[in-house]
Amino acid sequence: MKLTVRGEYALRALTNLGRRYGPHVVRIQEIADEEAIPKRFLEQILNDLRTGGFVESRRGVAGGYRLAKSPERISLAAVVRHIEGALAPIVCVSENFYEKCNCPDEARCALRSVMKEVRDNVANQMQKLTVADLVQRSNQLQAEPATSADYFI
Amino acid sequence: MKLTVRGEYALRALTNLGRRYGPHVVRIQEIADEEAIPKRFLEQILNDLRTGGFVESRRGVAGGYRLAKSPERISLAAVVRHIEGALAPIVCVSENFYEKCNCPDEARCALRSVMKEVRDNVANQMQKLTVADLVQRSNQLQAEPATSADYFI
DNA sequence: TAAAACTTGATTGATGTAGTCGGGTATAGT
DNA sequence: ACTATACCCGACTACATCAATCAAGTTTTA
Repeated sequence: MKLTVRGEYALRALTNLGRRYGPHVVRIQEIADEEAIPKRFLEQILNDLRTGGFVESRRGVAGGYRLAKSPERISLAAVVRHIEGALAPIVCVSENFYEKCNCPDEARCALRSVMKEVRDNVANQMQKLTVADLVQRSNQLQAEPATSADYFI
Repeated sequence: MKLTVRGEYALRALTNLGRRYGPHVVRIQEIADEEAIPKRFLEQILNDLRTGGFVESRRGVAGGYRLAKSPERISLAAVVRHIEGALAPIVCVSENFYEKCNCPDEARCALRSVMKEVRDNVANQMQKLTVADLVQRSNQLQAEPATSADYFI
């Protein structure tokens, strides 16, 4: 599993929305500023998250985004799958994005067999992790004393 | 961690050499035929594995490649790191290929903190797996009837 | 000495990534 | 109704990586 910048932004945006989870919506510009993400790029990503059912939007002057379900019901596995595709290190061991690989005999491919275990390991871990965990972790890290000179508001 | 075709070929070639581990050397063409890998591409990859210390070569007419150390001393983690780079899903949590990411405060980035755990999980698993495991698994799969792998739970 | 086989560097076509750009459409407030 | 604001949508671009391929070496054995 490789996380591109796109997926990283998606998870950071969801964490941001998770911290403010509630009935109100948040403007793209606001998220973009706080997370240091290019606004037009973030638009694209949030729109993608909307079609995936992770967030919902409201248009017009008082528009913005909010989570479509509670943070603990959004697993990192689901988000990454939607944004990036397969969790598996090779597509031929992917449950959701399987493609045939070019080894002579797939059923007897030792590498495939071993990589399937790595895939299961990662998938299990990512399935258990949710946006709620990211929010909680974020709060913990905020509460801790700042290390050295990197203070910010 | 994402495995490219290059990395897949590297591991398959090492498994092939692991199955015949001994003092003698194996021709590139032979490995290429058995593993269905383009010869010129495999040359490149084996050369790369040589500079990484995983295989050694003998030039000339009776030349070829063999493992530079015993199969159980070659971990998949080391091979993938050499061929593909970072095992980590994001470079900012990589032990060996660290690069700064663009989140506002890295020390307090919740995503980074969580992804570090995913990285450690994958790294530990890959560190324990060796070419010897691939060889053993390969032998097991060869011994089993072909259908058994397909109906595995 | 010739042929086999490894060695090295350059090149290429395809694909993916990280954005940017230019417009569209819905909606709250006046 | 008008308009400013903010989401919506598709096309486009510059750049990097990937999977090879090609050309031209060097080394070694028969």
